[in-house]
Amino acid sequence: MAKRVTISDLAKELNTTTSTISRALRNHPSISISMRKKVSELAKQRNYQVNSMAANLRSGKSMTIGVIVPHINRDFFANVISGIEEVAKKEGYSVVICQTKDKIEKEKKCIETFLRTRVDGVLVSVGLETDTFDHLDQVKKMNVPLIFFDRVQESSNSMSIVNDDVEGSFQGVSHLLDEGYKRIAIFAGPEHINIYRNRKQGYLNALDKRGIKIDKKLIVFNNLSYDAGVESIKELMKLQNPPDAIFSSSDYCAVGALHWLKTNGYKIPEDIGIVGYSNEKFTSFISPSLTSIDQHSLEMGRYSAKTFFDLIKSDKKDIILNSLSINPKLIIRESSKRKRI
Amino acid sequence: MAKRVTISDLAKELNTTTSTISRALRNHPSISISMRKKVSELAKQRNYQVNSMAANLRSGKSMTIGVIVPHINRDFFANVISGIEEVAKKEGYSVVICQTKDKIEKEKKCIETFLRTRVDGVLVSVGLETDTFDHLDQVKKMNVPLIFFDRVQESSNSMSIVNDDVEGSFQGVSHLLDEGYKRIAIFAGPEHINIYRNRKQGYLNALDKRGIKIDKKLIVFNNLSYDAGVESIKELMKLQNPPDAIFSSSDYCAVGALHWLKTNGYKIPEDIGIVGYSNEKFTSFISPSLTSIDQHSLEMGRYSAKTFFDLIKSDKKDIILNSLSINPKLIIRESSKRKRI
DNA sequence: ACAAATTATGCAAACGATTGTTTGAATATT
DNA sequence: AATATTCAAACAATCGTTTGCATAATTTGT
Repeated sequence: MAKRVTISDLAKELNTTTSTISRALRNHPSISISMRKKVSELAKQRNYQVNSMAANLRSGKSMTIGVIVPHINRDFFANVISGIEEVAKKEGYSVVICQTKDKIEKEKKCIETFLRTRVDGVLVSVGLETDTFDHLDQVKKMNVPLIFFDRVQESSNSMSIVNDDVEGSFQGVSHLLDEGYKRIAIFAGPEHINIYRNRKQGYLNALDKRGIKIDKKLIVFNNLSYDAGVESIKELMKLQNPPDAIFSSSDYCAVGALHWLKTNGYKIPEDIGIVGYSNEKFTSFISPSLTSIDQHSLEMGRYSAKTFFDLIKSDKKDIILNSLSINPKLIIRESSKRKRI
Repeated sequence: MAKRVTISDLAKELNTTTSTISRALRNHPSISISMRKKVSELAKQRNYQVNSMAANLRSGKSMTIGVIVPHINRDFFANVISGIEEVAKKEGYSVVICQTKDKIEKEKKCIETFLRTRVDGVLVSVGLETDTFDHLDQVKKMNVPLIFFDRVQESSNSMSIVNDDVEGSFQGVSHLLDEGYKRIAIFAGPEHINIYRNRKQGYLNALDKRGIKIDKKLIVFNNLSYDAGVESIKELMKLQNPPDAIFSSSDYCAVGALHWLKTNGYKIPEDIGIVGYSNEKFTSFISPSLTSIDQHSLEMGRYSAKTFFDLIKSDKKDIILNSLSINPKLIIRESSKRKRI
């Protein structure tokens, strides 16, 4: 392994010390302008690059933030990551990514790694399985800033950047009602995850507001996958009084239902209306295109990162208050646009 | 910032030295079993966690690999990353991700960061803009293993993990011919990117093999975006002798064309057949579902990482030979299944 | 012109591990 | 009993920076 140029190589060559070089490179005011120029020129010439490992060890900061998501390859998370990376890069930070595939074991492993590598902060969206939080408490105990986005640990008093999911599904369901649908079913997710519980709540609220009685048969809990959508719609359509619209807490699950309905002769949106959640990219590609709820994922990522930087720059007094709830946006497409009856 | 427990805290408590602790924790054979047990117990009790910054500085390895992709939120890349992360994690390595959005400037920034943070290796898929390679040469000059995947720098003698894109598009186009399509157009991408050049080549080969004359009007260069697909198909259909099938080097571009065709009254696959490339998730969701070419992205990620680990474990003599070309797989869906004429 | 303030640089101790080289004790060999 | 071999642990240097403090050189104030 070829030796890389170090700060002391440069120091020798300029007949000065490492401290001067170090300061010069970082534009420390106590170094004369002329010296700074000499140093930075030599550095460029010798192709010097700071050894972050050393710098970080000494300064106690890793200039790295760890991000934990269930799935990298979901538009929503990919966009959040994108947003995080964007602002992190601007601040000179790197982003390390860890994927849990919704497994709590993997989530724990991620945390361990992050703690070992001394990331300066952890941004996390917890997995479906996650119903115990020792691993996350660890992070706080170690005094590492912990920020939740989207799927949060509610028992924690950490900051969190979330959508107003109640509002989102309220809008989605209200829209279906506006379009004249009468019996709206919901694909609901695990109750212990805030976002799914909230989405169900929004559904309930919307029906409630119009004085529509809740029919428990129309509330279907599943794991929100494509396959689950297929299975659930099958069951629903067997009811003697089947729904005329589906509000799904996930786009994937919605598409499963949509496909089953199409191949079984139902017309969408004429016979059945569908609204999904998350505004995945494919929602605009499929046919009929799927009405969905956009979560401003990129913004959420940006804001999560921004919150982290605000936090570490602050005097850690005004910690608690800048949690944020972002308003989601209903994107109306074909799957729910029925002519009014 | 609360002080974390260090190796020397443990040493003091056990009346021994840091070297013994360090070795004990790593199960070094020259430490007695009893000692190892004592140490690991205390470590657990005190909740000790190795400070990777220090360990890495001393050992000269960052236990980190840097991955550069154009877009995180493309199924293909997300899956590759997934594969990389999977095997990296198994080897105790972290994955740092950098997104270039196809901009060469961002690509350069990524490389700089990676060099500073002393990643142990760089896995990269170059951006559309990338036509100069100084920044990548830098990596090799610094003796950091560099491995290309999918979009490679061909002038380099670095290892690369790619698809056999010539074969992939050969199959795609041959399939269209088998289905009875006669005038097949291609959406081709930038010629300086290996994959797009190869995909075009496969197209040419397939036509050639059947003795079909190439019509230059049917070869359309664009940036392969959705919008480009819309624009290009518009132009193509204005020809006095328009195509009856499209082979697109990208799924996104294919969908753009597909939508335009649908909304303009063309029947797919009856009037026009379409084949895309990459097997993005949405290809199976859209209607008609899109025939595409699967690139075994997850495998590609795994293999890229595996190649890296093989490399650093070897004596660096058998470096050159394990580049790999993975055979893509044609996934036939509705958009190209025309009844034979 | 002399003490005081300012500016620029050097010194040396960290940061927290890893690792090559002793050392000392215990065990084996002859 | 004297020497050689093993085993386990200690010593000390090192990785490449950053940073508080001391110092030398220069400028300023009066």
